[in-house]
Amino acid sequence: MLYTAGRDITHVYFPVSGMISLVVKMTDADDVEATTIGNEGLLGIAVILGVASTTMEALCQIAGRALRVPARAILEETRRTPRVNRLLLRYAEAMMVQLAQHAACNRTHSIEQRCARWLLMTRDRVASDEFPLTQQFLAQMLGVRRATVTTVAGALQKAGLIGYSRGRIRIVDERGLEGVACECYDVVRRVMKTVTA
Amino acid sequence: MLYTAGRDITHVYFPVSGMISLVVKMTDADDVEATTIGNEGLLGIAVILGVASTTMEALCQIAGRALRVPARAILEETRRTPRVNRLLLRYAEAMMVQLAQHAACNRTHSIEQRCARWLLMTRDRVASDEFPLTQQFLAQMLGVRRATVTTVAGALQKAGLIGYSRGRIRIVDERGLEGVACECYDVVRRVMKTVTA
DNA sequence: CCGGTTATGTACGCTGGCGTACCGACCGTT
DNA sequence: AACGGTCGGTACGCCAGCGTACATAACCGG
Repeated sequence: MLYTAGRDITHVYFPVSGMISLVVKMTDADDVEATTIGNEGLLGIAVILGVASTTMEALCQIAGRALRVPARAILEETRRTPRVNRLLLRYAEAMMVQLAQHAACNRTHSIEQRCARWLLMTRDRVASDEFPLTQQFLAQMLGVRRATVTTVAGALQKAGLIGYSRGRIRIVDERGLEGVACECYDVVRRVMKTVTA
Repeated sequence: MLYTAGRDITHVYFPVSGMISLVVKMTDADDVEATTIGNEGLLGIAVILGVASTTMEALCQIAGRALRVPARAILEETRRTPRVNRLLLRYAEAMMVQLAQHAACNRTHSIEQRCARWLLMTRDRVASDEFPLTQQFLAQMLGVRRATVTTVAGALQKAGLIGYSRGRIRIVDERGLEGVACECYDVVRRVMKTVTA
């Protein structure tokens, strides 16, 4: 747990490996993942936008290393180096697109599509075909029942796209999985590329 | 239609009245509204973040007046006036929270809840209890069938919360409607207040 | 007043995902 | 070797919302 909703942001994090989830707390339902952050971005963009506190929760979903920078330091750096400032602002815009896509995705795509998408994005971020992930966890991220994940994951496994075993998942056929995933995977990936370009 | 996906942004818009929808284009499904913009904000925040082109479509949903400012002019203004810059960046952050909330909302809340929320938000933005809105339109915004809207709207009308007649809707019992709406209404409203504060 | 057009109401069968529950498999511990 | 804990598989009834289709009602121009 990196950020708790409502607290001040003391540090921003630049993930090197692993993955962070941004989670919206709901009082009348289970929490929902709003987006994920990997080595392409940073956690704590609000600081750069001049907002000191978080509205969402941030969880370290898949363990990894990250550069932890004091909020004050990054702010000074943006003031000092226009290039850094521009880059971070561009990232903020990309984040908005990503969030919007996620909203649309949640409205229209099936669990199977979203599940495939999530796995692919995670794969890209941890830069490995295999990573630790229980179905319970995945269910929370997708905002569905654990049983539903079991069914969907079972189907993907039967189709030879992924492998599963007690908290470890392995992506076997990336291309095949891309076929199952919704377009949102490509959309988000492309947007993120324009930031680093 | 104010922005078309992929085009360059020539002007930003500060709505005075009326309402603008940000819409995510989907190739494999109907388009989905990602968020709405009213007099509390502006359309074209990407410009301030240093991105010249749009990823989403922007539609004028409910007719109204807006200040139309050339992209170059607003950029110069942010450079010249730090206060303006800070304000706009804070708005960008609020927008992100709003988008995230929308994503979560789409995942968890019922049509009835989201419908009530949408009506309330629109009411706030047009600053009037009555405004033009066909069920067809509302259905597109919520990303559901027109028939579903009819059912839900019928229920709300029967409960004495709203009034309907051929493309005009009237909010009768605001409080009651708030009771039906999901928490997202309050969350977003509160976040937007922190921007102007 | 008529006919076309737009907006709303309603019906019916279908299905994806839900809530809940139970069971078996595997795993580290004692 | 038995045991409690975690993880995954499966079942069953349920319901919100879907796709489709058709019917009514209000409005508008001629």
